Amino acid sequence: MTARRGSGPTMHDVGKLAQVSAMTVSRVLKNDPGVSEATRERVFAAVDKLGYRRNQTARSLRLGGSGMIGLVVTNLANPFYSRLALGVQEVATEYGFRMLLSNSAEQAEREPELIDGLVDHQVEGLIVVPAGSRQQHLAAAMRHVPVVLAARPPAGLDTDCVLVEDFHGAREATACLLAEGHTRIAFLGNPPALYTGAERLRGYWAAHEEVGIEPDNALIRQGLVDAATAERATLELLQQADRPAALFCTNNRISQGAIRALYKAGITLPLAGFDDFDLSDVLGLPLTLVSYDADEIGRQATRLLIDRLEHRDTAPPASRRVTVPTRVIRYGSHSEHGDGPGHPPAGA
Amino acid sequence: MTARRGSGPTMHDVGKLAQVSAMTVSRVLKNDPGVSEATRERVFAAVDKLGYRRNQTARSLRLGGSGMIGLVVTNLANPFYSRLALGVQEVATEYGFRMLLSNSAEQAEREPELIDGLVDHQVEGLIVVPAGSRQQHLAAAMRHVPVVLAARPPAGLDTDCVLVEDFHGAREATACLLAEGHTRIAFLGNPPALYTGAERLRGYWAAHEEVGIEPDNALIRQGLVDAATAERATLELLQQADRPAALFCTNNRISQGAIRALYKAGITLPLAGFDDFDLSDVLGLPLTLVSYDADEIGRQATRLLIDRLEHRDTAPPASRRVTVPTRVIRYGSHSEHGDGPGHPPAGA
DNA sequence: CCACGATGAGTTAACGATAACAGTACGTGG
DNA sequence: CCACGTACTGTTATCGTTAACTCATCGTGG
Repeated sequence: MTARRGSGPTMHDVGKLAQVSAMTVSRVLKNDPGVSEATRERVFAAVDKLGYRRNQTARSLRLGGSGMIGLVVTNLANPFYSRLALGVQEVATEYGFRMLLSNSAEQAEREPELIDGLVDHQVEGLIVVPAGSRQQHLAAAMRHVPVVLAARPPAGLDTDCVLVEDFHGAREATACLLAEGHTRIAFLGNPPALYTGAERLRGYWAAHEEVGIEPDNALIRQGLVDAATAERATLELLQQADRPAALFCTNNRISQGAIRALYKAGITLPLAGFDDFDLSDVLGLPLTLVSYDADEIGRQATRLLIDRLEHRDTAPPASRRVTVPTRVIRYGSHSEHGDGPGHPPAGA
Repeated sequence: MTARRGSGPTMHDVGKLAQVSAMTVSRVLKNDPGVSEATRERVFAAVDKLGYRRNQTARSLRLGGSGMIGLVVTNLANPFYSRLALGVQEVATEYGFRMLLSNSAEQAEREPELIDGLVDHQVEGLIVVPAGSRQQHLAAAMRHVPVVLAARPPAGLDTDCVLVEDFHGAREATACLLAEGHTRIAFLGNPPALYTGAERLRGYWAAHEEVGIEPDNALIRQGLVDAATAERATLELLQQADRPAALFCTNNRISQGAIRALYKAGITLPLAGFDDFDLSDVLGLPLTLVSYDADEIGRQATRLLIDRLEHRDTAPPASRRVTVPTRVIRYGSHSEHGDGPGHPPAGA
């Protein structure tokens, strides 16, 4: 039953069966008005009988435009990026586009070939979460199709992007901890070379300055890349003589590593961090999380992209920068602070 | 800078610049031996200068085979499916295929059009996690390309599939709880119309029979579709006069809902369930989780598919069924059982 | 000195669909 | 009765690439 290479029937085959030319078949399928009802029915019957489907590849070639947009994310296993992908797909579908997805696995060196591959497949536009700080290959891609960056801004590139309120969110969450009287807040961050890492550190720092406190450099750990490295860094901090009174984590994986370290050490500390995550509400820890809608980043990025596609001819407006808002969510009791067994279940 | 519709330079343009025909450009890019070194260099120079990239759409049309495979999942936001997608991508890339991804959002009625769309885009094969029990549309797709099912078996279809050891895993996890002396184990399951729901219930039941216990029907809740419905069902069970002594959940979302209910009720019960999830190890609950490698499902499915693609011509072997093994993981203390505050931190 | 193979490069046609153009058949009004 | 519009359908050429074929040039051996 499985068709062989080069696959199924063509319009010509359908036409032969319906005793018309391929052109008439094309017209029927395009809902062109100038076809008699009798012919139309014969064609549809033939289409059904043969299980015919239009060859989108041939249409793309003839009509220009593949109906596909490319998405490159750094780590699809992270719920953040899978939600972003869903947002992209949602809007893309709405406008009749399909999504070709690549995962760079956070390996910046693989990104250029992924992008070239997508361009080769004639995607009409690209949405990219850039893995590294070098973005020269993106400039190359922009010679072919419009590119929108997500979650990280362009570096030396003139293109649209969608960002989170990194600075503001970090500042606000840190301020919450400071307002509760915690002055020794450790900072657990991803590599500062990444925009989000740098911005969120800036927010952490700004919150301290606003209350006239200078952060202790001994409490700042950067360059953490996953939950495991974050866990190790946290354990080190906890074993220091002058232990931090609270933690600030720049993303969900780092928060999870820190939480694991706290759990293993049998210590409860207030923790603030970027990204909400599953079950954060049932940990019984005093959490202050900067939450935002990852889907929305994908949706906005796709809208920016499609807007450019629909105005290909007109002079492109200046590159735009859209920001997705954050809001702070708090879980667990925030009255107590210091050590002690955690997980006080809320009232039944 | 952004190119207009119909986009970039063609082989003809490259040829003009390099003072050769398009055919020679094609030969150079294909690494055909019969081209002089001088010509080869001129062509490469022209390619670089123009930023030329081969049009994969035109190649697909000419050569047959788009180099793409389609993946349809039910919910990309579930880490299970995003990992599955990563597994697909990994093997697909290895064999030079790209992945066109669609998300059915668990709406079975949308699935046919998603699949048709992928077929239209000339995917060479499909990997599908079917959303519903009706699979007639898959038979239609199989007229065009080979189809491999993932996580759920074919119903009235002759095609390859990759499954998890649903029955075995459920039986084993339930048996763990029973071995500890819990006899009243609640069952919280997804709709029984789904294969996984039915199989896992069967495993739960079989484990009871093996120790000569008949499950109490009053403790069985099926048809749960997400964490919220699972949470409500669990709260109901907990308020029953004859409360369950342990819980069995058929997937990660249901486990999470149940855990949320336990937390809100201030009750700790042993919980068994399918799928491991982030932070399961730090909840301090006695958990018995059936874990397996979702990536591996994707990898195996892709291998089955590509195997068929590479043997398109030869008589297809009978449809194959591959099973991915499960293993039971246990977290938290399993000595105590009954009520009481949870989260006893492990030693530092 | 010429036939012939090797070498390098161009021409033609086709993949499948479709825009643009070109009929053909019919009816209507002058 | 014929010019002309209307309704329907067929032909041709094209999108960008490439398999298969053709063609020109050069060197070599009989």
